[in-house]
Amino acid sequence: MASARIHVSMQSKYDRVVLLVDMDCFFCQVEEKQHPEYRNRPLAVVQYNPWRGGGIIAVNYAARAKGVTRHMRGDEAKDLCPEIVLCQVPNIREKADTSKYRDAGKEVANVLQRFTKLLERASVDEAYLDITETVNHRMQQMQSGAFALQPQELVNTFAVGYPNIGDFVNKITNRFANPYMDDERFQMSYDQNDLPAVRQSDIRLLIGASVAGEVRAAVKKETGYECSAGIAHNKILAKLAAGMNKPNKQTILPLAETASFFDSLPVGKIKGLGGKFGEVVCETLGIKFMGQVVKFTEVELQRKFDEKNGTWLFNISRGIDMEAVTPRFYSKSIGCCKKFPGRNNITGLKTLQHWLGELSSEINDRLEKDFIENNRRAKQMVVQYVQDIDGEEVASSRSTALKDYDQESIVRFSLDLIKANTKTFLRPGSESALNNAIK
DNA sequence: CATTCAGGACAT
DNA sequence: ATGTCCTGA
Ligand SMILES: Nc1ncnc2c1ncn2[C@H]1C[C@H](O)[C@@H](COP(=O)(O)OP(=O)(O)OP(=O)(O)O)O1
Ligand SMILES: [Mn+2]
Ligand SMILES: [Mn+2]
Repeated sequence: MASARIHVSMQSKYDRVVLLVDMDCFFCQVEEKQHPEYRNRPLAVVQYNPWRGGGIIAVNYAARAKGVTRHMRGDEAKDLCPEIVLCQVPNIREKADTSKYRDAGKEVANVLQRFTKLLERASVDEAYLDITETVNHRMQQMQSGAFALQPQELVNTFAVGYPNIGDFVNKITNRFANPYMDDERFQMSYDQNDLPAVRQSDIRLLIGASVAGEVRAAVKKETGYECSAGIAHNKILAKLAAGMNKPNKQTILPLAETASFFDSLPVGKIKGLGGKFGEVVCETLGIKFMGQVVKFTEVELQRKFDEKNGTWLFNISRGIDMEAVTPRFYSKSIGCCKKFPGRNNITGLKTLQHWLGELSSEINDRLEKDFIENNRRAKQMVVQYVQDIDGEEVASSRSTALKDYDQESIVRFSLDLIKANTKTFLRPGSESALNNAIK
C-alpha cells in the first residue's frame, strides 16, 4: 500500500494539519453555474442520452433526496423524479468529452493553491492541502494575543464525537483553563514522545478548521462553487472526515475520537480498503470494523498479508498515516478512451482507423494545450484496447517512446502497436475484417 | 451495455 | 522499462 509513496520525515504522527477539500456534486454544480435556470432543481449529469437515458455520473442533492444515484440510467432517474433535469456530458468527436469539468476543477485548484505550496490534486474535484505552517503560525499569534478564532469561520463545522462544534470549543477552552484535565488519559494512551503534539491536537485542528472555512469561502466567492472539507492530522483521516458532513460543510476528526469512531467504522470506508483487498482483510481477520484490526499485532498482520500491507494496516487502524502531501497540480498523464459495447464492437479496419482518428484528435488537442500551459511534451504513448478473443474479453496495452508527434502520427503509432501485438490481425482471406473485434 | 478518466503497486 | 492489476473519482 505504500512504498514509492513518500512519507513525511520523522516528525510526530500528529504534527501535521491536513485538509481534504472535495467539491459537492461537482459536475452538477458546473452545469448549474452554466445554466442558472437549473438552480434549485433536481439535476443529474449523464453520458450518452440515447440508450436508456444515458449513464448517470453525478447527482445533485435535490435529486439524491428523491433516491437518484450514480450508475443509474437517465430513464430510472426520470421514474423516481419526473422533474429532474438531465444534463449531458458534451459530445465532441462523437464521444463524451469531459474537458469542461477538468477546466472547472483547475479553476478551483487555482484558488486552493493560494493557501499553501503543499497542494496535491487527488482527482478532478478534490485536493489535499498541508496547512501545518499556517496553523503553527496562527498558534503562535494566538499565544501572543495577535490572533483570535473567528466564529463565522466555524459555521457549518462539525467535530466527530461531539453533538455540535460548540461542545468541542468548550472542551478546548476548559482544558486551556485546566491544562491537566485530560493529561492522565493522554499519558496512558499515547507514546511519551507524542505527548506535546497530543496536548495541542484539538486546538491545532480547530485552527485548521478556521483555515478550511477561509479556503471554502474563497472558493465560493471566486468560483461560485461549494465544497466540503475534512480536517485531521493526515490524508487518510482528512479524506474520511470530509465525507461525513456534506454538502457545504466541514468536519474535524479529533485525535482522541479516532479509536471510538473506528470501532463502528466499516473497513471499506477507508481509502484503499474499499475493494478486493478490504474484502480479503475482513475475511482473513473475521472482522467488519476498522477498530477490530487493532487486536492483531503488527507481526500477525504482516504474516497474514505481507510486510508492507501488514505495517500499513497496523498503523492505519490506529489512525496513523505518514504519507506526505506531495505537491502536484498537473496530471502526470493525459488520456482518452471510448467503449464499443455489444453490437457497436469494432469489426472493420476502416472503423478502427476512424475511431483511432477521433481519439488521437482529442489527445492531440489536449497535448497542445498542455504544451502551451506547461511547456512539456509527451515522452511515451500507451494504447490500451480490449479484444474479443474466442468470446473472451482480453485487455492489452502496448507502449512506445515518443519523439515528435501529431494527430496523424498518433493514429499510425497506435494502429501499428495493435497490429504488431495481435496474432492474426485481419480475418484470413479478408482485407478489412478484423479477426478480433475491439470493444 | 455504466463510461471516461487518473494514479500507484507489483511482477517481470 | 514494460505490461497488468487494483483503486478511486
Ligand atoms: N464512476 C465515475 N465515472 C465517471 N465520472 C465520475 C465517476 N465518479 C465520479 N465522477 C465524476 C463526477 C463527479 O461529480 C466528480 C466528483 O466525484 P465525487 O467527488 O465522488 O462525487 P460528487 O462530487 O459528484 O458528489 P459529492 O458531493 O458526494 O462529492 O467526478
Ligand atoms: Mn465531490
Ligand atoms: Mn471527489
